[in-house]
Amino acid sequence: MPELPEVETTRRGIAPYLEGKRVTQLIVRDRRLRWPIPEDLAIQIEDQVFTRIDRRAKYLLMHIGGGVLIGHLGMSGNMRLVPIGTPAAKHAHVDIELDSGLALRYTDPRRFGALLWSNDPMAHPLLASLGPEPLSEAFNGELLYQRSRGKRSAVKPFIMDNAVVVGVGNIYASEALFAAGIDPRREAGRISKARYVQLALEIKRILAYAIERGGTTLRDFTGGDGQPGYFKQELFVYGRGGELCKVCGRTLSECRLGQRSSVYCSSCQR
DNA sequence: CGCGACTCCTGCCGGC
DNA sequence: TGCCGGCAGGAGTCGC
Repeated sequence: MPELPEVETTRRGIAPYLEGKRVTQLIVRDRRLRWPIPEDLAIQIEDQVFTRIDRRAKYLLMHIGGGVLIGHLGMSGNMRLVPIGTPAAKHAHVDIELDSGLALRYTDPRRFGALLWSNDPMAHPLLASLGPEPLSEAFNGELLYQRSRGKRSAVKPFIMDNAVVVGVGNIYASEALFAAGIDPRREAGRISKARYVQLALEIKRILAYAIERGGTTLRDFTGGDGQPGYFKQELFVYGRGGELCKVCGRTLSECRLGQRSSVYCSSCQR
């Protein structure tokens, strides 16, 4: 479910309902996420006020009290606001009840996500060595070109490496490579600067468009306001192995790169 | 040290 | 209809 546009859509959806609100109670039904939810989290956030909701890569940074609640949605997580007292469905692991009468509910069937606490999130090991944000000026074709020199791995896992650029997951990596006409299997270190300039532009364009549309709806993703976004029908290659290329009409190929399924058009992408 | 493989977990889908 | 294997939007960690 969550790639960067989904996380940003979540941030925009929840921020207005958190900022300025006081936490009345933390309810943890299951602590077992990717890492256990810290035992002292209630002490850190109860009776404190959320001041600002930021995002770094796919991490939500919820400033409150003397630090930051770090949230990650993993593969299957979501955060929604519900009225306090709404019965907890299966996998609704955490409620953060607010003095507004609403609660921020964290639901995550696969429990690959995380809720952590830090006094200094940028120094946190999970955040300290992340690459630039894809929509920032720091990310561009020159950076991809420089960072790729000498790399033997395929270009698709290269652009999905969070140390290179954050927030490019399997869907948008696949779509950006199609848009740039680059075969995802091509060796990262042997791609020209000109092609990386185009690839960076396509990554920015596609991510910005997906954010504008409110994230991809693959199964049941909706933002904080419950509006579904960017539909599967708009994707050119992701999830379309064996179907016909929307541009040239040939059958789309599929392979695995870095243990992730990768669909591409062997005619449009070289 | 770079890179690929493995791992965590539940749900869902297709095939038999 | 039911069971089983495989795969799924992430990403840290391990081992070669």
